[in-house]
Amino acid sequence: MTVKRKGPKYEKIIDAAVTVIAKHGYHQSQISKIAREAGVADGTIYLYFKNKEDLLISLFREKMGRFIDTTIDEIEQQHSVEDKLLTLIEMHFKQLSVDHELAIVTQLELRQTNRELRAKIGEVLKRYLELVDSLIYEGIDEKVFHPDLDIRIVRQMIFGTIDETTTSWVMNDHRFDLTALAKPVHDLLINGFRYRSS
Amino acid sequence: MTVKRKGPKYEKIIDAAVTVIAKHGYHQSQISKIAREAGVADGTIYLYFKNKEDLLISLFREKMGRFIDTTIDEIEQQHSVEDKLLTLIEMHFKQLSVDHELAIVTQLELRQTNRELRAKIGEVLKRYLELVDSLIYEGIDEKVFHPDLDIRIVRQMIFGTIDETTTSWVMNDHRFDLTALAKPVHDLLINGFRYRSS
Amino acid sequence: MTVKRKGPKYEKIIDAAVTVIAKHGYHQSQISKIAREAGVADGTIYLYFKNKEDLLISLFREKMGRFIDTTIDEIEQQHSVEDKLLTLIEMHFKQLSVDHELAIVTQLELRQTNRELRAKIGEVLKRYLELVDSLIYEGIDEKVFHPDLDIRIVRQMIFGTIDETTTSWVMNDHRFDLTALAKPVHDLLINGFRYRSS
Amino acid sequence: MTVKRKGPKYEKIIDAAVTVIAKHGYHQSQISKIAREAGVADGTIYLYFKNKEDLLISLFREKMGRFIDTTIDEIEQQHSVEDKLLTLIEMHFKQLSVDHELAIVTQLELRQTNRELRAKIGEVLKRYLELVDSLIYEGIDEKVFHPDLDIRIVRQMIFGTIDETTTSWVMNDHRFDLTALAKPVHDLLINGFRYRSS
DNA sequence: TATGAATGAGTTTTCATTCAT
DNA sequence: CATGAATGAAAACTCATTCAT
Repeated sequence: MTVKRKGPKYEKIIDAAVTVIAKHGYHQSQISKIAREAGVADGTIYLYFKNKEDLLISLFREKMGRFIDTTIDEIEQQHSVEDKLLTLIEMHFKQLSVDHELAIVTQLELRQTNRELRAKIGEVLKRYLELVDSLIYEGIDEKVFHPDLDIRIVRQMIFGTIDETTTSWVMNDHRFDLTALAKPVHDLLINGFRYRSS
Repeated sequence: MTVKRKGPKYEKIIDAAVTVIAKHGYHQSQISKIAREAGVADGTIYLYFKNKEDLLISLFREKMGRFIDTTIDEIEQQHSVEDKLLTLIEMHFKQLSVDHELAIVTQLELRQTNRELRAKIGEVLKRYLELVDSLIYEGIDEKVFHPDLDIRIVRQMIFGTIDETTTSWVMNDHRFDLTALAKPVHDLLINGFRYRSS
Repeated sequence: MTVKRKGPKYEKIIDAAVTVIAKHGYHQSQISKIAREAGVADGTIYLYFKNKEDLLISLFREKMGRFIDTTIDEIEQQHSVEDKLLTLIEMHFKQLSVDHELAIVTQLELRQTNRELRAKIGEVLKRYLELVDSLIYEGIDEKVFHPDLDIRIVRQMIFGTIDETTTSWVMNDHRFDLTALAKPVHDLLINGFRYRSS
Repeated sequence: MTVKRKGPKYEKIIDAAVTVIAKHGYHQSQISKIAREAGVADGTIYLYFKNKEDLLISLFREKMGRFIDTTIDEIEQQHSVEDKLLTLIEMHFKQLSVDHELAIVTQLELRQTNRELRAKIGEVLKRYLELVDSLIYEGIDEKVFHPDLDIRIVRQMIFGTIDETTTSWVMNDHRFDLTALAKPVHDLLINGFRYRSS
């Protein structure tokens, strides 16, 4: 009835799910395939997760939770808001760069889920977007960012750009160096692409 | 064996698909439901489309083709590259604003499809991204945009921002005025969000 | 969504279900087995029945409906209430005697279903029990049956006796002649088993 | 390998099974649920019972054995065969009246089992039916019952009537007083429902 | 051209039972 | 004696596609 959310198998199953989904695609990732990859029986998955959807949400929550925690840790070590934003972008690119499987899963496969599941994924993302918002507020307070900014739009520009760039990297089979794009992306976001001759 | 890509039923089926998918969601849009909405028999759909995937791609191609054509027409009436970019954004927002069903389908539902289908959708989008690219080149040529820009990144920033904003509007049940965001988005893209006191 | 309740396959599937259930038992009567027996595909069953439970209820309703109709027709040709009761018992025994498969299904297998399904079966049986009741009332009116009878108890005695006898016959692999028991059962119900010497 | 059929946990598990089955129904009475109700581990049940079927049969055997023993004890204190039959009916109704859970289990839930299990239940019932038979023989010997009775039919009438009445009482949520029906049922069985004016 | 009845492959989840501790 | 984590077999149902009419 209730499920265990701890133990070595819990982690093992989530990692197996990432591997299988990255390799075979979301719609070809049957429970039995994930179980085989994890080295457990099909039924064992249901000792740790309520159902398949619960496994997918847990996957996203675990991975994204750690993702955000690490990002926050790094940002706190920066002083200027510009450096903080740069760190956010760098961490985003870096963390997905070192885990191609996870990148495939979050950028492509997990978006194929139904509205309901994506709504729950959206809740997890909320914390990340709030982090972005806090940076924007800080930039405005410190008079680094324009005081009249529409927070929502800025947030969508930052997230939309980072996300689109990452997806593009994944769809190009991780062929180029994603982390190298952090600086130019950061510069473009802050300064726009207008040519200022002076 | 081969299918007809013309005739009044061809259009009727595509429009029925948009309506059904917008209303019931991608995974609840069975061929039989679309056929009923279109007022034809299930089998008739296969006279006009090779299979379900072909119907979805055709849907996207037809709708997006018109979308891009109209956008290009409007852009050509502008002279400065800044106005052209503003027109691109305005047209994007405007065309989805007037067709809520289409917006739901392109922003949410059609993204739940498998990798293969999305690759084909990507091909259709290519023309749009090339249009964006041409604007960037033009801006650089005219010394309005910075000469050292990484075209790819700028393209992703423009498209990512527009797309994220539109998706956000759809997920908020079209509650706010999307077209009103064209100007601030345009301004942010070109000038960034840095505060220039002078 | 909605199902067809007519056509030759409708009957064929119901008869196949009776055969399969009688032969393999309720819990070994998978849809695929019934479909094979009926000479149709698994999916075809779902064109005629909402789900497996609906098939079982329909089976009982069709068979029992005909059973009751025939019984009523015969009873109406009798004049005295005693003959009517005898006819009821005779028809009950006769109709199950000629259809061993149906007898197995109604007496043994269909009783293994869950409470919900049996509640619906109970509704079908209601008509039969009301028929029994009407005979009791008639007997009392005509002063053939005792005026102080508790209708409910008498009904349970009649039905319980007939049902228990039939079940016993089925569990004995239909070895004895069930129809021959109609008269003695009828006599016992009406006169009891007291010895009246005079 | 072999199981223990004694000890406090043996009783506790059987009682837990009765409670769980009465409350949740046969098909929702998993071993784990029964174990929890009994306050033991799932595996412990297999120290006392060979398997789930063995538990159910043991349940029926224990409860029915006591039921029959008590009934025989009471009957032996009666002298006339009519009083003995009345006592049989009274004891049947009384013992199930005071244990609603057991009544639900024996009248409704345990009948949902497969043919095999019910065959074994039938064996347990045999002793009860033999008791009924002995009363019938006694009645005939003492010239209280008719000498030409077909024992088997009479037995089925007695048991069928009692059983049908009890089931009806359970399905009516024990709303009426079952024990009050012993006398009228007894009277009807012996005298039938014919009206004898004199 | 158009129909729509028929097909049948494919997957999540439950739960009795085991056995290492 | 007792535990409870792990096992893995088994089945109802959906729906894209076909094809005889």
